[in-house]
Amino acid sequence: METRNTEIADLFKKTADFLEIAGTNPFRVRAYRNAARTIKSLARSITDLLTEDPDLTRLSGIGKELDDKIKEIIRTGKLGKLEELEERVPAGLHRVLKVPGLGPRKVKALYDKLSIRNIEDLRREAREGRIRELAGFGQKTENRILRDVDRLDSNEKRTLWITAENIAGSLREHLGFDLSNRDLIVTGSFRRRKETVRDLDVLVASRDSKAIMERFVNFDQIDRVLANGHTRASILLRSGLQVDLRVVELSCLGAALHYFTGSQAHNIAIRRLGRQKGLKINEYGVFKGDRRIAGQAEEEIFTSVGLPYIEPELREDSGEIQAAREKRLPALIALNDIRGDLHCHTDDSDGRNSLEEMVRAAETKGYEYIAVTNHTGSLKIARGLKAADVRHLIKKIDRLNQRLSHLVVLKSMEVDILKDGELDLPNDILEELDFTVCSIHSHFGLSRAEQTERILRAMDNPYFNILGHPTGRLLNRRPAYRVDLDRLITAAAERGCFLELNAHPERLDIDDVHCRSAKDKGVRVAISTDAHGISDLDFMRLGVAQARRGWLEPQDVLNTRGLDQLMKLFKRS
DNA sequence: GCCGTTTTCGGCCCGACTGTTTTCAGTCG
Repeated sequence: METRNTEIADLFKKTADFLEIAGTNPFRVRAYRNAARTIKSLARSITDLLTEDPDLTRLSGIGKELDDKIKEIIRTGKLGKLEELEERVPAGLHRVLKVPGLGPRKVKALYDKLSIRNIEDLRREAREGRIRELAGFGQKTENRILRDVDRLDSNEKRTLWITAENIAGSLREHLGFDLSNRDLIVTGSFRRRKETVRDLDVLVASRDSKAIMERFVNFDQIDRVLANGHTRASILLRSGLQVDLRVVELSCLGAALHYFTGSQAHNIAIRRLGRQKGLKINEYGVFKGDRRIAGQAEEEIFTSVGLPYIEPELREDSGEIQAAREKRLPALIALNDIRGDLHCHTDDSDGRNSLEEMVRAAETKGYEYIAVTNHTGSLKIARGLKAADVRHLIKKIDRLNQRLSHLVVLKSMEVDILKDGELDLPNDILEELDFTVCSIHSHFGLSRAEQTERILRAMDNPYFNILGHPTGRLLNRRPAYRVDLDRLITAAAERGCFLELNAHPERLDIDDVHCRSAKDKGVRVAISTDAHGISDLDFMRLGVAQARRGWLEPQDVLNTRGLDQLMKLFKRS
């Protein structure tokens, strides 16, 4: 499914960029971008939706024209409109648009006046001093182009959420706020809990913006200052992360919090609702004419447009506003709904802590159960266990369980799915386990069809319970292997299997879109840490955050269940 | 190009900051 939806979204995004350079009406450009976002965040494949109802104008932001264009892409794999644009606008300008400070108007001017058609042209003209001669350009712009033109790729780098959290902690310390002080809030995609962030949006409520700004631009991790105004400043850190600071008065904090949390699309949708009610909404508050009627608390923004409060994780304009209006917002899962961890390693395979240490850590968390899921034999690099070792470990866990009073250690394994879809342990051993997590650790290069068949075959084994880290991606390091996840979710629903949401900060696998997809098809998700040491058990909060982005409620999640119910769910038949 | 409890045409979120300008366009979020 991903390919089709992503393909359509990418073509629309690209069309928007080219239309922008061509100088089209900006609202038309926005229509393409909105449609791209809508399609990308769909929980189901477009082709699926089409078989149910050929009219796609029921999707928000898709009208008659774009409905036709989607069908054109599905039919031909191409978009005529884009090809037509590419004849008028050089393809290389797409990349020139990525240079910070160069928007569509400036790019068009560079093309019209200096015939700049790509990054190489841009670099040459800047070096030769011709850009500063243009009307509307100057020395500073030229210098900036020369500085930034060679690091476009690092601009596109995104920072892991957990890394951003660390940086935010250092910044908070530097600015002199203690962690419990509610007056420094990290907003933006960080607050929406996106798995990676491009920048950090920091909001401070204070009267004394000058002192804070001054300290901010002297942060020790800084590479350079990008902007520095009265209430707003931006810095680039050496790590490549951009940090934007905004200082507002306490009386505006709620409105500013809503505004800076975004997403931009969500804000636009909320402000449009405001306009329909004759209100103006900005970062300072909600206004009726000149009179400010709300803005101190974030809830007031929603109340003013007649909606209940919407959690930050849902604010992507992907159906949350309609759900709010119809009073069917999900009651999102929270960390304290979690009753155990279903994927942990010990030093019996590649973990850093012993079984006893992991169990004690789980007890400290107040868990009712923890599953020990070591690797199986074919994964030699992780010192995977052979059948005899597994039997030995099972006995060890049985003995341990007799001593424990508040917590049960579940006997499990992270079973390798072999190339042919066989599981890496014989069924007579699998039968002795409480359940299994089955994962792919090899042959990532199979074709989409082969990889899908491989996993489907594994799922046919009656002892297959949870599909571990279903796409195998490592954020910023390794793309997902090619697989038809939509089909796997359907298959899991049919067979009574489950999907893991691996909470490791580099995995967060499955993503938010597929959480929604699983929920829609009635497949429950196990939020698991894949801990290789006691400190990793804390990754659970990241998994829960991702689940919230995926609209999951406690009942959609496997490990919110008590032990008895959990064991019943693991019995396939 | 989308959209409609005021609309099928005429709107479309809103403001800060920079650089290039002498009052503002372009970019960004």
